[in-house]
Amino acid sequence: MFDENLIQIESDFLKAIAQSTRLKILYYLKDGERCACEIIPNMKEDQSNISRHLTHMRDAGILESRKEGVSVYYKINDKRVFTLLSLVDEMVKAEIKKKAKVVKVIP
Amino acid sequence: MFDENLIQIESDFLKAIAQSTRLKILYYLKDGERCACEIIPNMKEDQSNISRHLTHMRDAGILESRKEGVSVYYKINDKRVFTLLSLVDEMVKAEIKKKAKVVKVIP
DNA sequence: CTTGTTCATACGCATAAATGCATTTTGAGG
DNA sequence: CCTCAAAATGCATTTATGCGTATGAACAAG
Repeated sequence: MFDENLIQIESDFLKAIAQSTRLKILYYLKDGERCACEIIPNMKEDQSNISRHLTHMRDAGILESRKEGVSVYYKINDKRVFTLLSLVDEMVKAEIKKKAKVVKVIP
Repeated sequence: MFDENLIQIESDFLKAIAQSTRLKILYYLKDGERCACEIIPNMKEDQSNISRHLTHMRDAGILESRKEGVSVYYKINDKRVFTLLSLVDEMVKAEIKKKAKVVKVIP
């Protein structure tokens, strides 16, 4: 019926994006490659936590990393991730609009 | 820096898609509206489980539901979900290809 | 070789998510 | 009213996720 294996991989891929801290990192990487040392101060979470999220996304194929001395630079692996993010943004905003209308009608 | 609230909503939206059983349901709904009674026998999971996943996706704005007698019909709310799924499919397959090449090179 | 910096990881904990089984609710039809 | 079928819910259990603290590994510079 379904390719269970592919479904699992797709699920893992989406899960790697579907988390608020990771989403923030992705948005931050919109302007291009960034060192972990630049990403970390930008977030309110702990260094270890950000590091884990970065590793997670790299393992999932969302990010690529490059080492330079003690620093590690991360960037988005596939530009289509941005298309995906825009798409989600559009859909979520459309949904918010829709719900706002319903609230207007009810009272 | 970021719209924390929007990020959270987008994260929830993506999480509602990023789960293997729910992904299977979405793929099953590609051909259009389906009754829960049609979806359930198609999956190996329990009826209660599928019911909860359907409710989850409806609440997240991914699905719409329509009641007809004792049956409940579900369909995808926003066609762009399919665009998103295709995009994920492409990216995942590209990543698989990439990794296959690396494996070829190493030995 | 020592020190300081950057990033990754092990450990432990807390919370969230997914699941199956049993039960309830809801509606159709005798 | 009774019964049957479909879907939702309560409950208990297991599994997965996310997190902070502390520690470790890699590298540069003195």
